[in-house]
Amino acid sequence: MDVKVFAKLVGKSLLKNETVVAFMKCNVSYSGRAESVLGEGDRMIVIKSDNTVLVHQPEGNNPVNYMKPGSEITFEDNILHVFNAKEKAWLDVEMLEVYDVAKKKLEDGQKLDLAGNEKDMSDFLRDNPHKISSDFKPEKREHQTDVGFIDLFGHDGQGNLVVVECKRVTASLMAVDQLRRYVERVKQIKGVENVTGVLAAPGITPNAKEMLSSWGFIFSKVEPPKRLERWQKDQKSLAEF
Amino acid sequence: MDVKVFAKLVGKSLLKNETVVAFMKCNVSYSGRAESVLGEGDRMIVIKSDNTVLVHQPEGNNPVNYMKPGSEITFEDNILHVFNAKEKAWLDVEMLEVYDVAKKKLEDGQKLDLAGNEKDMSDFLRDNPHKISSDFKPEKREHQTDVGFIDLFGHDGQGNLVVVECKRVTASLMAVDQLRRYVERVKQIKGVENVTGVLAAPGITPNAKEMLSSWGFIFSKVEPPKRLERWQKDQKSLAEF
DNA sequence: ATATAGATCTCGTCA
DNA sequence: TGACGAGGTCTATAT
Repeated sequence: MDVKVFAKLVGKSLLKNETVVAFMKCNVSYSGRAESVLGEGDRMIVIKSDNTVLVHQPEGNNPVNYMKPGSEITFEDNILHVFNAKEKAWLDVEMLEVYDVAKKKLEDGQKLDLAGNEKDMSDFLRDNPHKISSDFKPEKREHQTDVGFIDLFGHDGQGNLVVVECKRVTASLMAVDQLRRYVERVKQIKGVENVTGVLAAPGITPNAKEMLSSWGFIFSKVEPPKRLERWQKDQKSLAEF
Repeated sequence: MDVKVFAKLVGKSLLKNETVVAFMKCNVSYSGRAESVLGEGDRMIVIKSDNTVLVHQPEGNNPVNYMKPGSEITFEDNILHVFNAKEKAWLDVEMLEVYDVAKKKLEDGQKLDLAGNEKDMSDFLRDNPHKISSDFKPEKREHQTDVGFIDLFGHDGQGNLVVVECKRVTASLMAVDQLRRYVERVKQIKGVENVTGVLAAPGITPNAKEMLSSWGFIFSKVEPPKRLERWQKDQKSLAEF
């Protein structure tokens, strides 16, 4: 397809809220929070109806270049200019040959329903405190407070305060850093010393475990729960690997 | 397009290393590290030549669902099954109507050249140590060693060891956590107490600054350098916003 | 394969 | 709007 024809097509499509995808040979350059150049090659360019632009190479999960929603899209000769004032960024696609184009106005009012995130995990632990310890009494599941963004907060049978940090994947050194910071904040704000730190996760790396122990904190092995029960059957068959 | 025709087209395209994109009305379900369902709506489905699968809604930067490279792609009636044994994950796309399809074998041997990342920043500080302090002497830019992944390590005129952590964006509490952990490791391993921690970043959040000070560490305002000098002119015009 | 940390991270949420 | 932390994070690198 002729590049000028493509430019007109994109202009019309954007007015009609269509999403456009094109296969083309191109050079790409970007400047914004960082800078990049990408030499001549074949890519898939996506222009969404919210003026998101994606540049995909033939392999890999992620776009090699992108511009966020709300960008301005213009054409100048064979250059596709994408500009985002808020991000102070621009992307230029030098179009050498447009192979094929497809477009469609997509009607989609649905939102993804996802289960198994960290919130599901701390909800589960609040309702099943024995997973932490036999005498753990949860008090609050909180997000932002003056003591930080603690996942789960409570106390034990001896009156010690307990701070629980949840991770849905193997806990790393950074998770221990985070727990340590929360425990120190609680000690500071509550003016007490007997605060127990608990890291709840399906696993922990060796160095993180060592650091956890050195701070007197406790690891609690907990799997992230899966709320969408209808998938349990399928999960079981997957577990047979 | 008929769904069965689409299935055959995809099968043939994958054999030819083509990338396929389709606009369709569909339901999507996923199970793997988490689980999700997405009700009926119009989406763009991308099947790359490395068997990456992306599901894009008409708005937003990121795919609403995806499967990593190396997945198995099969069809059963009007269901597109994507399965990844390594990830123990599957994705089902119930195809209700295929509106349009485009495909192309993309030839691309190029790699992105990107400037302004954290490595560029620590390289710059090694070559311009006065940006840290007048008497800073860099010794090593190291990645993994026995003292951790320290960005830049050196000493000052008084013989104090200096640990520099670089951040290309505003430094947060987590950056201070990281620096603190590195400084403590250096103290431990070198058996000395006089270790200075420096956080080099274009900015720092108020809480992070307070925590940094409380640990006796120093903030050094440094912008991430832009190595691709050909863009400096454009950067200047962008800076005029 | 695991561990570690960066990323043009993106995204949601809350003060 | 900034701050903070999660993410099906993903990706690169080193062990």
